[in-house]
Amino acid sequence: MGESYAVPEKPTTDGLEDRWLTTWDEESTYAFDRAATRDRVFSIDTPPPTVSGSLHMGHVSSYTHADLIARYQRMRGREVFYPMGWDDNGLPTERRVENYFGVRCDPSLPYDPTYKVPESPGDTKTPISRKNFVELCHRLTAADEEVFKDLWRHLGISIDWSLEYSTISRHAQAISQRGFLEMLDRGEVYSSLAPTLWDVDFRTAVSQAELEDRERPGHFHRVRFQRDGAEGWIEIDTTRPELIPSCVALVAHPDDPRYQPLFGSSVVTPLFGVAVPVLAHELADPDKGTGIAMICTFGDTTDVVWWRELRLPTRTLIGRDGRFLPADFSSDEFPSRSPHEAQAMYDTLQGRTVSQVRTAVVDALKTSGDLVGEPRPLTHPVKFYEKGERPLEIVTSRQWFVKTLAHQDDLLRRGEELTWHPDFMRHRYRSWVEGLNTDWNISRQRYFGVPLPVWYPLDDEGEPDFEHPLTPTRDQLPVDPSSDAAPGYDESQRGRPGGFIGDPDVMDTWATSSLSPQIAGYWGTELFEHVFPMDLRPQAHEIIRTWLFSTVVRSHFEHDSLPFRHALISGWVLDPERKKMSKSRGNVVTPMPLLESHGADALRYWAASGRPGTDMALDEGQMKVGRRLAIKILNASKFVISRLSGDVTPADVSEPLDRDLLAALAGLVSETTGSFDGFDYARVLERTESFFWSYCDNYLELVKERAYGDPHSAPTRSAQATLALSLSVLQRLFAPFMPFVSEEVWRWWHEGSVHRAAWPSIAEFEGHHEANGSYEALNVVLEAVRREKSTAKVSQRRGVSELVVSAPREFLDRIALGSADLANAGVVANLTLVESPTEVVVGVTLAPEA
RNA sequence: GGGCGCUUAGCUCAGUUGGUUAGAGCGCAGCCUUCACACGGCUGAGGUCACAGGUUCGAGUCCUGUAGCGCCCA
Repeated sequence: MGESYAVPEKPTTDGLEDRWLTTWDEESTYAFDRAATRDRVFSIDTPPPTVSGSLHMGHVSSYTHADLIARYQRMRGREVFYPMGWDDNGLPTERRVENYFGVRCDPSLPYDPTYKVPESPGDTKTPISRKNFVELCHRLTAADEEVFKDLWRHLGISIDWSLEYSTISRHAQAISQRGFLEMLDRGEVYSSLAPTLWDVDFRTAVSQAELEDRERPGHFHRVRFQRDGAEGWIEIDTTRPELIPSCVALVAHPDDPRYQPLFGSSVVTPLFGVAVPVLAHELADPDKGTGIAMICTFGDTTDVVWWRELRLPTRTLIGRDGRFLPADFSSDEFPSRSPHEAQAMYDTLQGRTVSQVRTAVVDALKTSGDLVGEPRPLTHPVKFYEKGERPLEIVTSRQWFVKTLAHQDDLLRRGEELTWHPDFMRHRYRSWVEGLNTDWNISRQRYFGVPLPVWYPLDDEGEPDFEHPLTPTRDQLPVDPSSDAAPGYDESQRGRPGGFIGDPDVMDTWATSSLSPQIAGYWGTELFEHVFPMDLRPQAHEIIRTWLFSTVVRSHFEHDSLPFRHALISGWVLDPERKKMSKSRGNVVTPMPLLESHGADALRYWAASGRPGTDMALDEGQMKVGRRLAIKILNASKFVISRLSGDVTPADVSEPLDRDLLAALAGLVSETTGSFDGFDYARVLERTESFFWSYCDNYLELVKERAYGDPHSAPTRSAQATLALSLSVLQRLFAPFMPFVSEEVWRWWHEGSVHRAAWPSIAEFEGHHEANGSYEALNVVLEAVRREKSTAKVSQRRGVSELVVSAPREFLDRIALGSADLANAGVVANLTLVESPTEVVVGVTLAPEA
């Protein structure tokens, strides 16, 4: 029988990847059975990576972790729904296209069907039409997606590629628009003209989830305001003196005795002469500066709260481009006491940037004497768009919001309902939801995204009626309101009084990717019922507040359920010095060269050592260890398989040592199965590897001689049966981690893929296992013999003339169960067992050199 | 300011409900060409488990506090 197996003379890891990738494609090893009902399915809500970002080792680690679970569940007999999506819509793609081709989108330009991109991007960005721009976005993301796909394939990620999707595809757009319309019908989204966080460079609104605080140097300026109708001044501290012309009030804490007498009185703004009231509000911090602050429309989010709660007027000055807008200081909006001076002052500021205006205003305050003392330097947190370079401003604009605030408690409960791996990651979610302070703004004033599927009717004056948006029917989706006419209207009515306009905005990319289960699972078809809610959401921890949160929101609204049962959160990959990898540090390591030099199994081995939620350092040493393990698996498999000479079954296992080895292996199987069920893949690998190494060093050495024996003798049959069963089990335990080498060695003696073989179970041992302690006891003595030979600096093949084991009776009994094997493995001529009440002592007398 | 995680050998990390003398790999040192494996194997040295208290017969493990590092939220 042994001869019939195709074991190569000299096993090698070379070429394994190409061979098995091809075979898996041909055999559709990872194809999902769409007919499988929900109870047989294990579904994975795979993260769609931002394809315009760079590939990094974090991808290798995180996607490997998910794949380990996928492969395990597949071997457990589940139909694994493992799709792959690409997040290609949105700002990252736009920015990459702008830089890559040297263009920018100007929606006012007409489409140029003959447009050709320049050979190399110039210094200034060429304006092109929206349609030309979007075409370039598609072109570049298609190329980027191939690069990502290539990496996943070579890593052995067991995706069913027929389930590939992208977030800008027509399918994803239709799902995304449908999701929006369903929310609109249920009143879960609304549009409103409101102060909104705004990036002046990207010229778009951003949501709370996209904010980040950055410590920035600034100055506290003490500025005096003349009291109105009374003597004296009130001094305030501000980091944003440029906003004095938009000041609408001063505010202090209601309990602050210093300012209580002033509440209800007025002051006049310096330089601009506008009278503003002095008001009380709890959010004013008595310990900050002078304890009284100016409220401007708008300097920060606290200003927005004050403005709303104190019902203050709006004096908007900062435009969408971050420059100061025109203002009329003789108007009701800016009621100056000295309009000519104010206007003269303001005319020097209009059209300039925030930082330019700040400098000019500070100079003017110095001249007028309204700046008290010198500006004091400080470092303070400033809100930025996470991808932005200048501080966010607050701009009043019309936006679409999802009502998250009204459902905060429900969303907190959803977080508790979810099983987190590791559990402590649930805190990230909870603190985020607890800290929500605005509804989720989903509209973006950008181009490469899913259009908001609404139009607005225009009245006789040509003014849009935002309260009564026009919507498409579901079967019309996807629509583009900027080129498709509103239902019931003709394209010629676009922009005309009595006609319509399309909403010009696109959705936030999270508004689409929050529907990844619906997109991948084809919401609305039977497939969706087979895969939803998903079993597993694997993802990185930095997108808990974006992707995970938003997916929970959508599923809660749409399906009144969690979108997935388990969240597997991966940590970061740090550089070998445990520093965070970043482009600015220049320490980013790209995966492909490592994949080529160490091999996929080796990279996966390294990745699998990273426990859920734990950051891990990039460690090429671990990859080399992984490669060595792969080679060991090849050689051990070759040895075992080539010794199998008969049709043995577990019923042939008769020798005590063999029964004990199988008992230990059965323990490994039940332990690793439990660990995998708890998503603790790292422990599975660690235990399996540790067992395997002892198996090679000790068990294979112990039974080597016996396995060579007469194929009809019971001891030999027992050895071969144990070798066959144990190797089969070990190969399958390794399969999720090292899919290439495991497939190679499995196919030497099996038809079909190891990746569709059954995960090992205790039942396979058919009761032919029995813990009797012989394996461990024999290992102790065998190791002592090796130690003696190593210390004596002789070959391990050197004979032992006398081996004396002194030990308690129980230990000697265990040795006796396998003394012949021990003698063979240690090349022992005479073995003597001496009962001794104390510890185990092994006496070795080496034979003379042969 | 609130919260979470981490701190164990030179390095990277295990250590499951508290239980003999704290483990692995890498690296280091020594040895072995051995008929599965030199893209190897064997053997060895190496730790006051961050610090200070406490609970306990017994603490790397539980409790309290401190420090350092990292992160989340405000």
